[in-house]
Amino acid sequence: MQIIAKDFNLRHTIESGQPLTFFGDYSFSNNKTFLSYPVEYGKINVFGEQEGKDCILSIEGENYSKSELKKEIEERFGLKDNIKYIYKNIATDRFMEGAIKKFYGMRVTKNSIWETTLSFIVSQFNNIKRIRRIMLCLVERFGKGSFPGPDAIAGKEIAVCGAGFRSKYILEIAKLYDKELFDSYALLPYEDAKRELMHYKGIGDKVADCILLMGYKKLEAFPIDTWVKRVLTMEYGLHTKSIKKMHEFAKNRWNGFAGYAQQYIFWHGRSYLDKG
DNA sequence: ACCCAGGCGGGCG
DNA sequence: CGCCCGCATGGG
Repeated sequence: MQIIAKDFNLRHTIESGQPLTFFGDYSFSNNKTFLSYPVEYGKINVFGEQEGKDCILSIEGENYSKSELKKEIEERFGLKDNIKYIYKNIATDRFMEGAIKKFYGMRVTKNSIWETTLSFIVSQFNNIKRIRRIMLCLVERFGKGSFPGPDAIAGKEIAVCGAGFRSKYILEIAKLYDKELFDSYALLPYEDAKRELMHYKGIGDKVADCILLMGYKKLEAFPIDTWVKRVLTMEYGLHTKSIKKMHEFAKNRWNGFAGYAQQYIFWHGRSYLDKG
């Protein structure tokens, strides 16, 4: 099946440190991108051919009807997000304009709530390469090629995947995870959903915001990590160590699209403050 | 050898 | 509330 996705860049989207980068297989060459990611039953393969601002997607997925597959892709990659409207609302300074120009078409993805929860518990105090290695191990060892559900992980000997101190958080959330309950958080306002998530060990302020942004697709969520802190200080002149003040700043400046702003701050800031 | 990583929990003042 | 520390392990 084919979809022509306007103002969408598959490569930027999957390279930008979002869950698909953690557990999907991908490769790039020139303007072509390939991605294969595990779903509950089997895999979905996506071929993307970039033509300027647009991307021609060819998609394969066993056990999916054509309409189901289309819906999965549109939701997973945020193709229904009104990206031009979002850009218009957040591109109010040079830094953000530059970030959008450089990574035009990068979307905030929406992965399953469980995938996102597990991914970002693994992400804490960690680096992207190792996050990926750990996630791939969990998928291979416990998911048999598909993404492992909570039951496939709970009570298992997961130390082999090298998650270190995060293993105890993984095992606990796998044991406690109640799909209906977590699904119901989607109905709560952002602040309330965040408070609920933070009751679980291993989910703090930043991980909760990541889950809310990339699992629940609550676009007002603003995950604050080391890179975001650096950019807020160096580019936005916000000299504070208070996470609370940073959230207030983001809310006032980007309002309901702080999550999109954050994804561009994170990825652009990381690539140019770091060196690459 | 050394420092850092898309932080968090727990303890303290 | 703010601050400080330890944390498992691998990448650079």
